[in-house]
Amino acid sequence: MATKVLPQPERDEIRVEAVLQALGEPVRLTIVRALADNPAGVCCGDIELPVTASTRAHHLKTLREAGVLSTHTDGTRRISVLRREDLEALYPGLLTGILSAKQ
Amino acid sequence: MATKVLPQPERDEIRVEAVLQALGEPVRLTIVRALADNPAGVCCGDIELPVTASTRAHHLKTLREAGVLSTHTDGTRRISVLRREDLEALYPGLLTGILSAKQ
DNA sequence: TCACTAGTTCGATCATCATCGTACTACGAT
DNA sequence: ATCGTAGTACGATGATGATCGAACTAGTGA
Repeated sequence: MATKVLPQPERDEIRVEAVLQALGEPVRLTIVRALADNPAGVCCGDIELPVTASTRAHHLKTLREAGVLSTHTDGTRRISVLRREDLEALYPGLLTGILSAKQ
Repeated sequence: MATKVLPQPERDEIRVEAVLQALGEPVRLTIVRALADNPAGVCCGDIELPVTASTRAHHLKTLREAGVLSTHTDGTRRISVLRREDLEALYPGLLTGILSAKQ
């Protein structure tokens, strides 16, 4: 098995500008909403998005490097999970505020 | 006197992507923090920023059009106020979450 | 009226970034 | 081993946007 966690910033390395910039993109916001609905994690490819696989990978990398989500391998699949705890600790209320938007 | 309010979106016209994108820029985040510290409003030019006046005007326009702040005239000055109430109603917790970042 | 100040608008420039196709890696199954 | 699947990395391109200087607008005060 040997699942592996992809490189991501520690909690104290997360910068609020990076988080906001990452969230301020429609496709990425869609991804975050999907992750919020699935606390157990979501396989990247299972989220319906109007972009190609390479663009999807780009957005996931952006979100991961901003500290918004965590990704670990599971065979050939990659499971992404929202870093709720870290974000809530750093910016209490931010995530719930965003998710409460009736889009 | 005849202070005038500059054009801005109504509460129900505010889109979360626009707000996040507006906040995800260092200079604009600095402006928002300054406004948060001064609930009565701040004269645009009184915020220390590492940019020229025209760039400053550009950022203020972006924030205003996103629905983050409101601007009204006061003689030759323009006073900007954070739209706390509207943002709190739309995205409860978002603003406090962002402002609690120890930058 | 005539400056002076505060701020905007416009056009140009340069950087960033969202997007894509292609090539590549890694794992699983046959 | 080989093939198929999931996803990444790379390079290119086009769009967006941050920045500036210069010209403009509007209010204040002499």
